[in-house]
Amino acid sequence: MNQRVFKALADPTRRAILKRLRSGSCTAGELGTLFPIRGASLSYHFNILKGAELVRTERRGMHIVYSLNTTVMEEVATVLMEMFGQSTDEGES
Amino acid sequence: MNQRVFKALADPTRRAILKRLRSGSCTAGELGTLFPIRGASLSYHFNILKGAELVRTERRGMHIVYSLNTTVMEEVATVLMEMFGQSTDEGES
DNA sequence: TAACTATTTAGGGTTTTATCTAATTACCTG
DNA sequence: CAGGTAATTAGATAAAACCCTAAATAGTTA
Repeated sequence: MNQRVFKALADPTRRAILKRLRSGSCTAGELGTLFPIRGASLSYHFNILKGAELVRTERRGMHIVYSLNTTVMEEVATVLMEMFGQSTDEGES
Repeated sequence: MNQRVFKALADPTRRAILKRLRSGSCTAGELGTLFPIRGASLSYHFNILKGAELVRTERRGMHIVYSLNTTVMEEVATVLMEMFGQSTDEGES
C-alpha cells in the first residue's frame, strides 16, 4: 500500500467510483453515466485509482472493465487500525 | 465521521502529526520542532485536523496541547472495512 | 501595565487538483 | 480497409492546497 492511496481516497468522486465497483465490475462507460462529469475527467480519476492500485483494468473487446482491488482497501483499514487503534508503538509501512 | 477526514489524511505532514500524537499529547510548539515548516503552516494543518475532528485541543497556560481523537480514526478504519471488506451491500454513513 | 512567549490569522505566491474541449488511440464490424 | 464506438491523452483553466512572512491574539510574568 503506497502513499497515493490516501490521495486517491481524498476525492468524493473517486470514493463513489470505488463504492459502485463494490457491487461488481463495470465498464468505464457505465461508470460515466453515474457521474455528472465528462469521460475524460473520469479517465483522469481512473488513472489515480490505478496508480494507488485500488482498481484493476481489463480490456474486453471494445470495453475496458474496471474492478476493485479489495486487498488494498483492507490494507488501508488495517494500517489505520494499527496506527490509531491502540498504542503498540508501531504501525508504519 | 465526516467527509473532511479523507482530505485530512491525504497530506503526509498531517499523517505524521497524527502518528506523533499517538505516543502522547503534545504542544503545538513541540510538534513544530519535528517538521521542516513554519509554525503558521503547522497551524494551518492543525485547523484541518480539527475540522476533521481527528485531534482535540486544550489550552494549558501558555501552551495549547493537541491530542488524538482515536475514536474517529477507528471509525474511518471501520467504515473502510465495511465498504470494502466483503459485499454486504451496505456501509455508508 | 509593559515586555515576553506561544500560537493563530491575514494576505500573498506557487504548486497541485479537477474539470473541460479537442484530438488521438484501440478495437470492432460491415 | 473505412467508418463507428469506447476510452485515453493533450492542453488549457479555475479552484484548492500548502507554504511563507508579517501582524494579531492570548496568556504569563516582572
